[in-house]
Amino acid sequence: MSINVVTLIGRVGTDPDIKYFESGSVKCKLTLAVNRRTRDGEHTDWFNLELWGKTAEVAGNYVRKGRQIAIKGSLKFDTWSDRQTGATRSSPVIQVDQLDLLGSKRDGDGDMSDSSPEHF
Amino acid sequence: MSINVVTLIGRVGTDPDIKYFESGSVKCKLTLAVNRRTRDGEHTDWFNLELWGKTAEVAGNYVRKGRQIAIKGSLKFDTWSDRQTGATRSSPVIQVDQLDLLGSKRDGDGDMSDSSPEHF
Amino acid sequence: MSINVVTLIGRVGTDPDIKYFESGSVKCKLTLAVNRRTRDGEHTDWFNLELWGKTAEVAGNYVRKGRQIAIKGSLKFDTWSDRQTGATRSSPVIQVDQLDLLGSKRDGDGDMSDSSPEHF
Amino acid sequence: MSINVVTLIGRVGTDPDIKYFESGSVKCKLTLAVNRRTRDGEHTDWFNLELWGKTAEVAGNYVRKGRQIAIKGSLKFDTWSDRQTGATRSSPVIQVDQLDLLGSKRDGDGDMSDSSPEHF
DNA sequence: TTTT
DNA sequence: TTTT
Repeated sequence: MSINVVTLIGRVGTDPDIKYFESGSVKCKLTLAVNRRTRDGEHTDWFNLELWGKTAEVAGNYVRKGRQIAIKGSLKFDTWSDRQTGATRSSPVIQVDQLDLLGSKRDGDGDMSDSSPEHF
Repeated sequence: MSINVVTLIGRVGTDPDIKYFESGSVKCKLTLAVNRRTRDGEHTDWFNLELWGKTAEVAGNYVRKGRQIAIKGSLKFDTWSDRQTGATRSSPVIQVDQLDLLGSKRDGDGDMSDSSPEHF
Repeated sequence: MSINVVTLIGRVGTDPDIKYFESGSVKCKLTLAVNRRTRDGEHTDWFNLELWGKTAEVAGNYVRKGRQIAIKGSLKFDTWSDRQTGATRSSPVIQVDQLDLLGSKRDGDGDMSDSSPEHF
Repeated sequence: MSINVVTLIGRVGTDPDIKYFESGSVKCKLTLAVNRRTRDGEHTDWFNLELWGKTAEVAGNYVRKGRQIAIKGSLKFDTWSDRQTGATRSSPVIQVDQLDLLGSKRDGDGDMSDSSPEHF
């Protein structure tokens, strides 16, 4: 309803987690490492991203751990009840509505043990 | 270091919390209510904002509970050790670098007991 | 295709210009005054906004000259051939995909000769 | 003074144009190609970027024709008097305050005659 | 904890 | 004038 815009560039922390619902909708979850400069040097913030539909499918097909991406989306909180304490807890999530694939996977993947080829 | 841009418009939840450090720096904390449309209607996300220096002082002088503001900043996580469990916990914070005061205070302030006049 | 995000807050320069197409689509044109700080003081940049569909209709119903709004969109260039010289000319346009109505019209309208009432 | 945020990702059209002023300040001009999807396919918008100071120097050192970059800045208009007609003309410029170098130079540089190595 |  |  109100302006809520987030733009981030970073590297993906793990291969995407895709889920197909019976309704036909598709959801993809990613984690994104974004570097920030602090007084003491550099720090990495990890963000949880959520993608739906066509954007989720593109992520599932082309995004892999280490890949550099840019996203546009909005910031929200997922809330739930803690099973043990019953307390309400929340976690920030970036709802992604645009995904840009940057550079090549090779640039960013330090884990070369994963030698699966890419097919673009 | 990397692109990390957040733009939000919302209403402030409480009067600003200002802290003056011995070093001369000023810090202001605010909470911001931002409305989001969901499938079931409307939902409010609450964000923690952090402002420093000149921007903090402007907030301290002109922002009050209920006021509509726009901000530009970046999203980071504050992390700390939980005193009880020792576990690392984190909380998202918007580091604000620009603040826009919107509308007039009267538009947003339901608490008319504070009848001090404004001079903009 | 690529990330192209613009967020602006400003005041509308004239009443919106709405056009209904035979196809059923709706287009709205607006000009927006955005203040910028320069070395010599303050300067106003005027932007041309283009809105379509539901967003255009909201603008047509609620936006008037002087109203403060926030928009999210992307920046593009309209290009055309100059009739006289045949040269290609271009003009920047903000393609708006989200519109936020801020404050009230009264706050911003210096032209009180337009006394048409508002119906919100 | 007011919120005016632009985020763009694209490829640089020519090598950067750097100018050192006697005052010690540095200015860099770039053109950026940003792809946009239209009804008929894909279209490229060309933006003029202006960078100052440290950011200008980074661009001068690391940005070359073809390189993919991301920028954060604000949109303004440069205005001047047309020498022939005396009419006021204006041209949109992106005032850049953050620059992100994406991918590697090799990804974007078609001109391999410049074989100087990079040391990032 | 804010608003419409 | 850049790229895929």
